[in-house]
Amino acid sequence: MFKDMPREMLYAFARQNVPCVGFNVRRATRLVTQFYDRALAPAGLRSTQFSLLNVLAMVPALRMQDLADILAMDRTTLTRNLKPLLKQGWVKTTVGADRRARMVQITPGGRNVMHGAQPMWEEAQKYITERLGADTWDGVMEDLHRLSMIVEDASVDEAG
Amino acid sequence: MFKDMPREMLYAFARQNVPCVGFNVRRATRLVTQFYDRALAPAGLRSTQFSLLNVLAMVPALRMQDLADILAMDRTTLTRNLKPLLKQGWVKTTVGADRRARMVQITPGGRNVMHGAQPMWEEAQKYITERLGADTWDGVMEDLHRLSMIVEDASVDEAG
DNA sequence: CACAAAAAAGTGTATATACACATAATATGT
DNA sequence: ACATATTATGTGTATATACACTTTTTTGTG
Repeated sequence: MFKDMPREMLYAFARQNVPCVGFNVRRATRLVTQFYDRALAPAGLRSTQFSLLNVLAMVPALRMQDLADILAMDRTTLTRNLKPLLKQGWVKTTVGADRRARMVQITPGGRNVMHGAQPMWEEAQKYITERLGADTWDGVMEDLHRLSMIVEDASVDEAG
Repeated sequence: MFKDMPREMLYAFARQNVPCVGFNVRRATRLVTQFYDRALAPAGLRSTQFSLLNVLAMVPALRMQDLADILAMDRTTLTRNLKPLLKQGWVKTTVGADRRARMVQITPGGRNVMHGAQPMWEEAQKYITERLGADTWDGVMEDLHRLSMIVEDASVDEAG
């Protein structure tokens, strides 16, 4: 049935028939992540790892939970995501003033590999923004953030 | 440092400092998926599983690769994602006319659990679209698809 | 101060994701 | 028809994701 159907019709099928917000953002994310992962592969980094290093490069040190909040990522997911970076020596953790807390920090080696990946990231980013148009991308960013705030407000509603 | 910082400032921090397309779509997807997962939990379904069943409910049977294309999902990821659904008896696979191919099909039990989850999905979907505004959501859908096509064209460029 | 409540983080388990490699079946060129 | 290339799928491995539960430390209250 779909065997000889051109790619665009598969897109159309999915778009026209699955109106779910979640389905569509997940689908787009899979494609975008694959795209960045391929671009960053020569630098030995995955998309998530590159993002993590970028955030950590902006601050002196962050508590696990604060970093998780910035990333809108479950705390325990962050623990697992840090594992390969710790193994490579690209980040390190130290015990905080509050000895329950662990502070996460980028290492010189982490900055190094991050800078090495920068050109690949820039090329990938440029590829997208050029084709999307700067105005459109600004709009998408804005919309994604509105969407994010809506669903996080929802979880606050539930909890409170 | 971030301990007493209000949530909106964390958003602002991430948004203003991490312009990466991939970072932002992944971040939004985490939040949206968490939202739908919570909504669908009473029905015993995850977001991905609900989407899978929905697509399968629209067609008589699909080859693995065609289904993977519709979902923009790696073929091997689909294999793993089908596993819990097969275990529950919500989908089944049969050998195709081409005996290399496996055809995937939703079962009556699968339709059942899908229909059971429908009200939860509708509520979650409505929560988002109402707050986002129908026009905005249409725009987001459109933009996500443009984004998707851009990055998939890129992978076709590479391969060809 | 003693002790219960709360907070910060890790672990066990299950699903989600994709690449490299392997296997089986079909298509193709001579 | 047969050898070879191609196609469809599965497996091994590694990372990404989050919930339930546990452990350690701090906070709050008498």
